Amino acid sequence: MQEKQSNQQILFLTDEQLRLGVEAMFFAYRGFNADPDKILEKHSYGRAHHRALHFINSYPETTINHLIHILGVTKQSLNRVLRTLIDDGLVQVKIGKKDKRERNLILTDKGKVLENKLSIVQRNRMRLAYKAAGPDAVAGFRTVLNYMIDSNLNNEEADNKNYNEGRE
Amino acid sequence: MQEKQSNQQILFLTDEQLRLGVEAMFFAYRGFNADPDKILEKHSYGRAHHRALHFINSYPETTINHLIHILGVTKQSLNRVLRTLIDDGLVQVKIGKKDKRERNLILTDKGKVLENKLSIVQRNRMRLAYKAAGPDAVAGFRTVLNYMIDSNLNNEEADNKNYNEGRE
DNA sequence: CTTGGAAAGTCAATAAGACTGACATAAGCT
DNA sequence: AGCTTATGTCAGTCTTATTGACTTTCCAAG
Repeated sequence: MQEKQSNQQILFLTDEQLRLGVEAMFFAYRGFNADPDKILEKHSYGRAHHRALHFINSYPETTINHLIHILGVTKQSLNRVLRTLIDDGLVQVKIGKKDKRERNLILTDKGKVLENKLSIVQRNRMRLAYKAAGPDAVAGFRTVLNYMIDSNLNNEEADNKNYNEGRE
Repeated sequence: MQEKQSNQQILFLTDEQLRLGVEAMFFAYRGFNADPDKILEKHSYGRAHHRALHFINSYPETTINHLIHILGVTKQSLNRVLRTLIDDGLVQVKIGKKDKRERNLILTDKGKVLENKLSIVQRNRMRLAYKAAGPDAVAGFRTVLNYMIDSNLNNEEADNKNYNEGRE
């Protein structure tokens, strides 16, 4: 399964290597989501719900705006997803303490249960991959991923992302 | 930007490390598609078109069925995408030589031009990430990705994927 | 040569998840 | 008081996917 390459220093940037990398990324991303998708389907949720649950879990008390930025979606898109999560009792909304216009989002116990179920299967696949590949490979994996991230898109600062408002 | 970790052998499988890996995967996949998406938008195409172009380029003379398997979509979904690519003169369809029921798909010159444009920007980001990370990191990256791929989903053999027909 | 099944094409209906545009409300800021 | 920000929501559209059903063509086994 591993490309044995002599002359790594020289050869690792050929177009063919890059093409394989592109494909691997595509397939890996699918594999990466396969297990959570199965669970989500049972609940009639999609990846959008998963992402919302994930980030609300990661950043408890986060605001709508923060989520919009991170997820890179519009207010309306997020709202539809969030609406169902709130109505289903997975997410609780609290009015901001400092700024009462803001809404702070947190997972309910029920929400935490589902988030955890999803995380477990997803992390499990990653854990197995990490284990099989070994610590050095993992370090390399993370390094490349970090360089691949588009800081213009995902950063909480430096955010050129479209808002629905505030543009002409 | 790099997580410096002492005791890598021990620590690299903590839940927090895995959680960060999950997030990195999400953001990296977005970055990975950001540049092609911009080009696609100009042509009113989506990622589905990109994937079709990519795999027809990778496997010239491929058949509809082969594509359906690789992409993991239904015949109808693929057809709609392929229809526009054919009508726009990016993909040429040839009747199979051995089996005349089959259609062999190849990119036209016009198709190759677009595929190449997309590949270049996508590979370019990958190239930069690879360059910045270095050969060892790249090897690790590829190793982890390969382990993350769900062989039940993407393999050309061993294919449990749903067909539209042939099931009750 | 007939028949069953495979490969492909297409029509229709549906769904998720995204988008834009528009408008409303509440609350903070100047 | 007036502008701006944060949020909510209605309506309409788009892309990509789905299932189901039906057809044409054609290979292959009997």
